[in-house]
Amino acid sequence: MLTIGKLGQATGVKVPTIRYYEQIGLLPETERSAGNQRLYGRMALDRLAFIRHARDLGFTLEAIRDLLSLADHPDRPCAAADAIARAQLAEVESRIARLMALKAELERMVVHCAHGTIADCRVIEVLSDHSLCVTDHRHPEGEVAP
Amino acid sequence: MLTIGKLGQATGVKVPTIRYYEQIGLLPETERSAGNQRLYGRMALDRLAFIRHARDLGFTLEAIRDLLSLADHPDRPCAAADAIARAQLAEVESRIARLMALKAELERMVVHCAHGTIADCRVIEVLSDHSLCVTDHRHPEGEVAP
DNA sequence: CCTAATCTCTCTAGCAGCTATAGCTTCAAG
DNA sequence: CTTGAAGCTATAGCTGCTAGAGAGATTAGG
Repeated sequence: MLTIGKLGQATGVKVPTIRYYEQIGLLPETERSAGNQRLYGRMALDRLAFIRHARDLGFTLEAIRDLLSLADHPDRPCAAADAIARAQLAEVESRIARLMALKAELERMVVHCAHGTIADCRVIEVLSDHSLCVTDHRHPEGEVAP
Repeated sequence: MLTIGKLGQATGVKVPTIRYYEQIGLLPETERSAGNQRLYGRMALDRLAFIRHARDLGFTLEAIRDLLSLADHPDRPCAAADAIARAQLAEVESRIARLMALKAELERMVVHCAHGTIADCRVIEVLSDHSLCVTDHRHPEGEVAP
């Protein structure tokens, strides 16, 4: 049996985060020691490692909730899991595309900076005037398509 | 003179967001009509367009605050503005690198999905076992290097 | 066995960057 | 003059944590 601290070390998840996951119902409530401290077994470790891994891959907690409930039903078809992963892939691809446009624009900005005064700084100038941009980089980075 | 709604339309910034920017001091308090409604002139429009554009390029509000104060002093050297833009560029580049790794992993997941049941779904399997991954994709996406 | 150091507990509040709601007032068109 | 849209303030909520306070539990050393 692991204490919350050991579990955190084993999975690379911080202790308050584990408690947070329990609070939002992503991890089930676990048994407690005589002194009310959480104790975790192998299943909890696996589940938390799953969550951690999915978070690392950029899945939202909502998506992870769905994936976990799928993982709990091995007999069901995996189409739903596949769909979630595909949606995440699409999301990642669109973020990459957007970030590439930003990168191009930022590179243009810094390359053209003459290192003089603000008055003729390309960085400030471009920010002041969108028409100086060559790429389409509207919509903030974190945004999800509507 | 523009009302807040017209300003929002002109810049593509939502009305509550404009009020929020004023609240956090990114936009100065503006004049009001006899009936206490905000009225904006050309300068406010330019400033908000600047903010919007910088947000689109992924700058944080803190960075934008700095850029705005630089833009307000055209006589100063532009090294600081250049540094902010370069930092943003570096940030964007590292995000792209991370997202590429995620994309590769997600693609492997969905490509190998046999469309059977969850029990042998590659998606669930990979999430359950990090050692099945080929790329290094630790650290969540939004993270800033320490 | 006692103490000190280190966990762990709960609870609350905070971060970015908005967005939404409630309940009101003001304004412009007809 | 009335109606409906647009504006006002204030507060709370969103995601995914993180930090802090103040208390109790556990463990290692003496």
